[in-house]
Amino acid sequence: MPELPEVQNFAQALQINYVGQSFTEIVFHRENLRYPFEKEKLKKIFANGNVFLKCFREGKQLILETTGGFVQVSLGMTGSFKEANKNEVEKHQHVTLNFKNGQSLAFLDPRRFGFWKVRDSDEPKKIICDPLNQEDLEQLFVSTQINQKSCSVKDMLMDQNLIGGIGNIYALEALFLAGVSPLKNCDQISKIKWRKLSEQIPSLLNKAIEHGGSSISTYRSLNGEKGSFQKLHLVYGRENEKCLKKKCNGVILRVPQSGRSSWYCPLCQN
DNA sequence: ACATGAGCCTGTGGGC
DNA sequence: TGCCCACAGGCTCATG
Repeated sequence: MPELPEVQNFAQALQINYVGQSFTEIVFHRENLRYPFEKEKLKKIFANGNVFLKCFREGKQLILETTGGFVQVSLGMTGSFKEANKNEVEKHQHVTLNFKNGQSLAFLDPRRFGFWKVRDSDEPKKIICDPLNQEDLEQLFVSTQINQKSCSVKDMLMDQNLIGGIGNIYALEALFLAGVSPLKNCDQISKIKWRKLSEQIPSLLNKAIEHGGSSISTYRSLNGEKGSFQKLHLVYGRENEKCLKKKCNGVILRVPQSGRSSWYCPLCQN
């Protein structure tokens, strides 16, 4: 559920509210999330006196930089940050970061699909296309690596090795806006449609960021607010409802695709 | 080399 | 009202 807009919102919120502060300690409330915590390494990164230098997004990952090193936080499906309540540890609160100024930041993740991974600062970053950058997308989509690919356009959009940050919801919304069927193979898509996709993706994601992200059920921003973008979904989750494109009489279909659901209008997406 | 599918998890909601 | 089960989907690894 956290896709690029949700992760972006957390990165901004942490940057504004916590960067510049000194840590006192990191506290673990269990031994693992998706993987066991690298406790000793993490304790060094968030050791007493270390300073929170920076927080930014890389694809769907959050990168936390302190004077002690780098940590990659993956939110998985249900990961989130919020100001911790000093008097109690919440049910799904797995990590707490304490600060010298008395602030306290909790990491929650009910389904525990997320993970914290220590990253060496000199580790080369994977080169991925930024979906907020229209020129990046245009370049990617004209490459033979993409437009001669035999997989579906939806699977391609969600491939994190190619584009960093698009998941099921925004892939389907972008395909709807561009009038492209999610089932279509990459090698069957016209130049005009590629162009439309590269235009729609950044504008869609920026709009979602402005609205605080999508919320299927449990997404909350740092201050506990639900995002409102889910109200603006045009196809996602709208099985059997009318297509919202003007002059289109189609009805939204749901089909299984690569182990998850795809929604699309069979009339205006082709 | 690539593509596909299982598995990890729990909260939610529809159906009976 | 309450129980059951399908489903949600990011990411990695095993298999075809």
